[in-house]
Amino acid sequence: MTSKVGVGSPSVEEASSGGNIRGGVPLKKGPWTKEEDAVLMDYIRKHGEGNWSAVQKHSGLARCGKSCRLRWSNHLRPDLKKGALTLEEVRRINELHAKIGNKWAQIAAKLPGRTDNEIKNYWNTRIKKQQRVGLQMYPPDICFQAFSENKQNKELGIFSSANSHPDFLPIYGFESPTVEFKKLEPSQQLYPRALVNIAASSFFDIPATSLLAQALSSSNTCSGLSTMHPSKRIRGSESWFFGMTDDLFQACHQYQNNGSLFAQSLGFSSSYTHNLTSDHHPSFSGEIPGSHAPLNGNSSSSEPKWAKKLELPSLQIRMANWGSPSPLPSLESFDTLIQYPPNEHADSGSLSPRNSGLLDAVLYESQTSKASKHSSHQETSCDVVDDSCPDLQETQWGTYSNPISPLGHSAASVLSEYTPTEVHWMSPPVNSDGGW
DNA sequence: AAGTGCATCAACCGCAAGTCA
DNA sequence: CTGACTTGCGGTTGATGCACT
Repeated sequence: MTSKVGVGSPSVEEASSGGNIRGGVPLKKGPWTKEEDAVLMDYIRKHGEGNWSAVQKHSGLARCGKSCRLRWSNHLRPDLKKGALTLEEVRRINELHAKIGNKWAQIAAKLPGRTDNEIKNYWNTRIKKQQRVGLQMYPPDICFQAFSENKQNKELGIFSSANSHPDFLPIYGFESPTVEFKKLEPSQQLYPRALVNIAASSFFDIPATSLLAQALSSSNTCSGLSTMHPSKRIRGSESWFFGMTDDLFQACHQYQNNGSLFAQSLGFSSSYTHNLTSDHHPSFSGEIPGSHAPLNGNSSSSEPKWAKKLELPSLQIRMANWGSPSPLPSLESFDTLIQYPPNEHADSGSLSPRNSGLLDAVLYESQTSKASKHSSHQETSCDVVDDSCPDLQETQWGTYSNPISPLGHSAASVLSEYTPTEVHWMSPPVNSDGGW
């Protein structure tokens, strides 16, 4: 960000006024100038890295050793990798963060050429903002990975840091859709719903260009379930459709010639089918079964407020316009499809477990299930887009009194007891290094 | 075109651990 | 053993640029 560094800018000079005094010379603060960089690089070239207090004393720079070290390690080091994080790096960051938490230096150590500051900034801006809007922090497979490791560690009597990591704890403020768990059949065709889930996923914020390239080349698919409220969608997020990998495109291809099946899989009435295979953005005349929100595409008056902002991110546009003779359903249609109806809980800010991310929904289901073992099994059969089980929601709500996600003691059992079917975590077998 | 809000990132601050005399 | 000093880390802040209205 050298452009931001104004050489000899007044602000920089002013910044020195409050700094420490070095032998009567006030230490400078604020952005580094090119001249300062040159002096520092020259000094390190001659004397090597380290002994930063000596750098301060002997280089002639009016900078504290700390500042010199930071400047060197974050910007001047020759082995630094410039440019945006790659998809692989992002994946690695998520994976490592799921395991060790905010240990930026340790994470950076495993990403050659990247600095802790860079990773920290990345996490704080792109990832945590997703947490703010109610998305889960990690891709599902990484959650699973962390959990399975946790389980293993637990069996070995090792306490994983991921257990207590705050980012695995509940994220309040949004409602997780009700999910149904039953045994997952491997042969089951999961793509359509997964497609919706993927459309709702936004785990990373990656430049659309690299994303697009990765989407074409990746053989792994990541899906998840978004609980992001449409009105709070990240403005201009290019990553919104992250996860649109070739598996997904295959799924689209598989379904694009069978709109009826596709629509059924999505749970829409046939009136929607036509739109799925048309060039145009769909105008809904049907409604989502179980949803009380009518989907009327032509009326702003009938349009729910939460559906107002449905801009198609640039990436979606590009993907939607992918040169296919038989166009896929507009991705905007997926955008629309996954809009959940507004819920009275959504803005309540209540400390509900359902307000958290997917992970917590799983845990919540586990807890409530145990608490209500005698209740009917069908009680839990609410669909992702189905909010028609108010009784269940409310009763389970009451049983969940602990606002802290019980990962430490129940995650393993949760995963052993339940396999999501409605929330299809479509990760194919994770590759050897945990890729997704 | 101007104003406003948001995203990004460099840099600072405080604290803790390590080292050494 | 202790205190001073150094180094490293993580959290936070502030400046800047961009997008949106």
